[in-house]
Amino acid sequence: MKIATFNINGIKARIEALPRWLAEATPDVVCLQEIKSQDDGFPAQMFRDMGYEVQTHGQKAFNGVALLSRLPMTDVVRGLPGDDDDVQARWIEATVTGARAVRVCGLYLPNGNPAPGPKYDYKLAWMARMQARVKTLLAGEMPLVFAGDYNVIPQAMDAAKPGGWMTDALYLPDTRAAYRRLVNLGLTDAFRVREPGAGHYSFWDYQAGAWERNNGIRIDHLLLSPQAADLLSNVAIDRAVRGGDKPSDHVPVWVTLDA
DNA sequence: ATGGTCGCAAGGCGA
Repeated sequence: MKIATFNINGIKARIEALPRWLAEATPDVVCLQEIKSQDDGFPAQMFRDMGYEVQTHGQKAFNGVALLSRLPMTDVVRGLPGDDDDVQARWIEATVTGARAVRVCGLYLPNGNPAPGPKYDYKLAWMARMQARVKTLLAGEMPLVFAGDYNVIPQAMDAAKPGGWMTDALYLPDTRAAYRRLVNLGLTDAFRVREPGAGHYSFWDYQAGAWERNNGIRIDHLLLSPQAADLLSNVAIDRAVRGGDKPSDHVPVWVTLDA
């Protein structure tokens, strides 16, 4: 089972690049972030025609997440539990069944800038809510995949120029500590199982020639529960997508599980 | 360097 995460930065702007990548990468499951569309504005039929079931959790203009799956999806949950007043569409989960049943959670963690401030407070509160949700799901002992745009640079090696991120919400000590608390629940950063070295990124800003200078950061992650980590077979970042026509500022990251 | 470049949606916010 090939499971990918891809922050597409607007479905309307990626209406050609996303199907192009799907056709060549042929993932079984895709967690999309920043669809920037309401549910009824998402071109679900286009993806159904490519063999995917579609589940969306959209929002007008901002945020919005979706799941695409070539395998049956059941028990869909929209929205991160823990705050009924939160109107931002940043979380969707479903059980995907191939040879094994896997619970896939797609997430778009808040950016949090500027920090300090209310947006940063929201980011940390959201991470605490995610911590609680992960704990609840871990108790179910099903293989779990938490895939998405975490807006977290876990370590200095995950940025080309870590010095430039010192006061940024993606890299502040409180951000990295909250991310470590998630990992310390027993989750595995799938990418780091295969690649312990520096120089691997998933995002390059549109500004200041970041892509041309390879001034990137690794902020799109797949965290695996122990039962999912035991099934891990392969993982990669589809870096070349950033150099394609009309690209997102993020590229896909994926794992294959023996499931 | 308070810039720079995108996307959404139709002005300014978010990243």
